[in-house]
Amino acid sequence: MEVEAIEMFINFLRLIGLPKSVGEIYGLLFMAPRPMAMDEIMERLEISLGAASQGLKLLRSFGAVRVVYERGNRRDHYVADLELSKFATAFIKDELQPRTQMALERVKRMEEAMADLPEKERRVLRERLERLKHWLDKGQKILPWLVRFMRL
Amino acid sequence: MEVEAIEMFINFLRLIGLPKSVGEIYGLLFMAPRPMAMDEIMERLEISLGAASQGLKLLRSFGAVRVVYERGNRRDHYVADLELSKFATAFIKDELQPRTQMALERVKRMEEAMADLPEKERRVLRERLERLKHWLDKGQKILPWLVRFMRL
DNA sequence: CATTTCTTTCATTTTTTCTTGAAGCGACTG
DNA sequence: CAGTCGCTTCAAGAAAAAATGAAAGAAATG
Repeated sequence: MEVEAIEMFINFLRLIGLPKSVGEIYGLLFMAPRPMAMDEIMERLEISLGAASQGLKLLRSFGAVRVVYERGNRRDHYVADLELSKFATAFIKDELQPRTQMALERVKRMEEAMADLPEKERRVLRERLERLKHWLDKGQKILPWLVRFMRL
Repeated sequence: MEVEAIEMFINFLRLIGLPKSVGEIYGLLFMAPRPMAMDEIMERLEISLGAASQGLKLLRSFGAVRVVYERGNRRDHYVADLELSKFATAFIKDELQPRTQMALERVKRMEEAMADLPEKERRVLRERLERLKHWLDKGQKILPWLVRFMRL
């Protein structure tokens, strides 16, 4: 049951390059009926202190997990933020967009370097770079739209 | 120049979980003014026979690379298919869609298992599973649309 | 303000993923 | 058809990524 959810999140989050432990933590919190402290999480998942700490840090940075203060308790307690789009948004913002940006710069540089190339090759190459650029532009346009769409 | 393109593709393809060597091969072919044989590719990139063979096989399976026959030459020669959407499409079809499907099945199973749970927990959980399902449905709807969009 | 409690950080170890190259298969060649 | 060539496969090795846990850092407590 809980395991089922955990496996599911491991699977999805792995897809966007997150380690297993992060998927486990989020899955556990997603199913948890009440806030959990780090040591409960460690124990439940049988993961190390370091993995728990780092995983929670990362999830916090996405806004996928929030700290909830429990009075009379020194430990931080965590709850899952149910807005799943946060993962997709973080992926787009942290991975896709920077790479697209960087790729466009590369294309520009390549177009400049193209000058000293035999006419024939240059023609072929120009077409390819155009196509690449076109695709990157398209990507850049659709990404913000996608982000909005996912937030419903 | 060529290196620039290769690095770019390594970067992007790594994002969808493809190994470095695959990015290198595609990048090289993308910039190549004429079809290349496997041994030229190996030599140019300084990769092994195995990596070249496996990488090309994978790229062929995506349709990202095509074999071109050169008469009077026993070797297969490869050219890059410029339709970059093929990577995204393959990623969606091979990774995203199956996982979404599987996740929906998991949710169904979880909903059934929910029956024997204390009332209070059940209420909280039901809401979460609803949300999850909603998100998965949304994903399933947008994916085919995305595939079409990318093909222009 | 010393002590205890909890968290973060990071060098090391473990696990996973990728690459290598030798063995083997089939197809062309002379 | 024997020989060569080109390619695929896969066990072993190398490289990269993730997990561990001890040490150090904050923050609350008494």
